[in-house]
Amino acid sequence: MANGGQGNGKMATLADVARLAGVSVPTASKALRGRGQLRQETRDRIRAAADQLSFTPNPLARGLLAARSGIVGLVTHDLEGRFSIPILMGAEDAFGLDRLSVMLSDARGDAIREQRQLEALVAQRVDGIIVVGARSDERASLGRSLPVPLVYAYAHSADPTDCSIIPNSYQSGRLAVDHLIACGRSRIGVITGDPGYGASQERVRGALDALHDSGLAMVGDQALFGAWNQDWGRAAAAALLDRHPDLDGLVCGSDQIALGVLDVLGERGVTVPRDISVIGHDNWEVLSAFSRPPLTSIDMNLEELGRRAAARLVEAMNGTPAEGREVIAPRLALRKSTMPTAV
Amino acid sequence: MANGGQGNGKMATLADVARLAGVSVPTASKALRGRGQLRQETRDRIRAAADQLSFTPNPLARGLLAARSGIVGLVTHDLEGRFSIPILMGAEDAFGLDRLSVMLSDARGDAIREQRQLEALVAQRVDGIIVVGARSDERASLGRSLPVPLVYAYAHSADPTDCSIIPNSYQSGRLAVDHLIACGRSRIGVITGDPGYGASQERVRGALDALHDSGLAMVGDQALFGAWNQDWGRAAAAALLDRHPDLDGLVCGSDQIALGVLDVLGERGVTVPRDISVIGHDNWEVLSAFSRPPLTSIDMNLEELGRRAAARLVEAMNGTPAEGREVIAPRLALRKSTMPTAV
DNA sequence: ACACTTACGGCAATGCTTTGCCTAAGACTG
DNA sequence: CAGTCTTAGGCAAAGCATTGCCGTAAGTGT
Repeated sequence: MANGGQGNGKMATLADVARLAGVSVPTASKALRGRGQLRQETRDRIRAAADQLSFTPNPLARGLLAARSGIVGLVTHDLEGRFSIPILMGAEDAFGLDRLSVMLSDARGDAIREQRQLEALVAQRVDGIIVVGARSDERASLGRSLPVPLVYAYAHSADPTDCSIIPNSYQSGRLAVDHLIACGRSRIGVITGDPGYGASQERVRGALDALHDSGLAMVGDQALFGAWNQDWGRAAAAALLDRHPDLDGLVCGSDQIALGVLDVLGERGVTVPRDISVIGHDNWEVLSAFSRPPLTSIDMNLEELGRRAAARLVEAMNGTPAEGREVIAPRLALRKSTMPTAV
Repeated sequence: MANGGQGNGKMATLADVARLAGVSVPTASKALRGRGQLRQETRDRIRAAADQLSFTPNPLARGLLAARSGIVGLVTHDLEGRFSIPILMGAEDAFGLDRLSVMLSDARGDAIREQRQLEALVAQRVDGIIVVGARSDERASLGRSLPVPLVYAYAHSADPTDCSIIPNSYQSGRLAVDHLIACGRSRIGVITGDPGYGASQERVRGALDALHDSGLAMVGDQALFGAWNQDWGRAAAAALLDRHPDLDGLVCGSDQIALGVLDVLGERGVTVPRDISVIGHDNWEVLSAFSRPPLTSIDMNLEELGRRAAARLVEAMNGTPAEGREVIAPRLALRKSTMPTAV
């Protein structure tokens, strides 16, 4: 009744296994854990008994003794958005290797809620926590008051002695521009999102440096900042094209912006990629893979970021915490929107 | 060292509280849990000691005794996709009310992986499990062999005695058509996705019924099945318009399809919503809110679905399991693409 | 045949909280 | 003043797995 009418009742305990195998409880434990001095025959018998009862050690009891729960907490701020998910998947993947379970909670961008979630996780005796930021930007440090190690992902802590894993936005900007140049473009403009985001500033900086290194100037001299969505992409593209009809390459701060840009180019009879190469950021497949033409995009490698954050947290949990920021290199997701020689 | 150099060492135990308050451990427990016969003054003193040490009971010890971990498992199949996330958020929300923690694992659509994840969750002694399907369709039952209650969300179990919470696809189809009719449309076509999805069939059935109830026929006599993406939306819209230029309303099986449809309509100089009202499904904001014009869409109320699934699971965990399928009513997310009278 | 070594496996304790039962002290009544 | 009732709080056990230590039986050597 207590289990809701489902299932086959209580789970087997080590005592059940020991009884079935005709040994004491500690002996059974040793057999299954490969410790102690036991005859092979005894080990096999206990092993068989455990299998027969499909015994799995109770992690509560084990955790109680080891003072480790085997659970890590993951606090996210942007579950609805596109960034948390790949990070989360990468992290879950990596934790799986260490047989750690992931406890998820979403703070919805609210600092109070975050505090509560953290307390709840600590109360649950998680062994470590990853905090995934809503945006790739600096955030306040949570300090050293928590009794477990902490790794910041996507958003980095303001305290440089905290451990943060972040995307390399500067490199993203460079990569985008270098790719356009490699495609034979030389009159390159940049349309990006909210100037209040560190990511947009960094990407623009990277783009400018890449242009400079190739002896080029940015068309319009500066990037157009606005919002992260299609509407701004349309507006900015229209404005930029009006002033610079000779544009032949466009870096967009997000795939959403790029989609708006493609709309306007299509309307004006500018063929992509023949006349202009367009590259987006984020590589959000549902947008980039099905636009017309499919959109080349910079992928932040968020899954790798999540994996790395998990790896760093595991290290910290094992007593060797890392300090400082680690950046994850972006990668190019090549599609048709940038390849002038493509069909 | 064991905690990675962070934090302030070990957490307080009940023994610490008891010592500080000058009572025995069981007395401290009773005071904090409101049990037993204690003087008010004693209670207060223990409470104060607990606060001072910021004591929280160790859930491992508590769970060991109660044979309840306070953790529920959530197995998902489509974390990358758009459907799991709102369900997950709704569920997490609802579980929070019962002070249950959510342990997440993603099976990536792989049955073997799913089996492993379930075993891992059971090994973790979760008190219940929600399985979120990748598509709103029937799936094989996992049977009654698990020792904890199970609720299926989004995809329903083939076994009608399992508990499943699913979106009402039939109602979605009806709602879409009824809305178009309410907007004064009468020559309505349907473009939807993969015919192998139960959801597309159900929605079409609902649409047909709604048309029939209003004495209308579907333009083209039958829905166009294809894929869930923009490409198919473009192709199908072109074909449908060629054959039926008098079309004045279009139900799309997904927002992605609708976006492709809007592309073609724009190209052909058909103005939305003046000439044709277009309605999508899924209400995926990043697509629907920023299309031109913004897209009216049917929202499956997935967050509510998640909440409901969580509520059912909690009931089952408390000994009153629900049986059968429960459907969640969809809701209209009204935007400009359907309102002929709008600016 | 006796002493000694080795191998095997059991005992007890630990980790933390909760609950049922019991006792000691204080209050009240005859 | 003695005896009973009440009240406050302590004791012990349970829940499960793990580990160090110890005892015992078998086996070996002289």
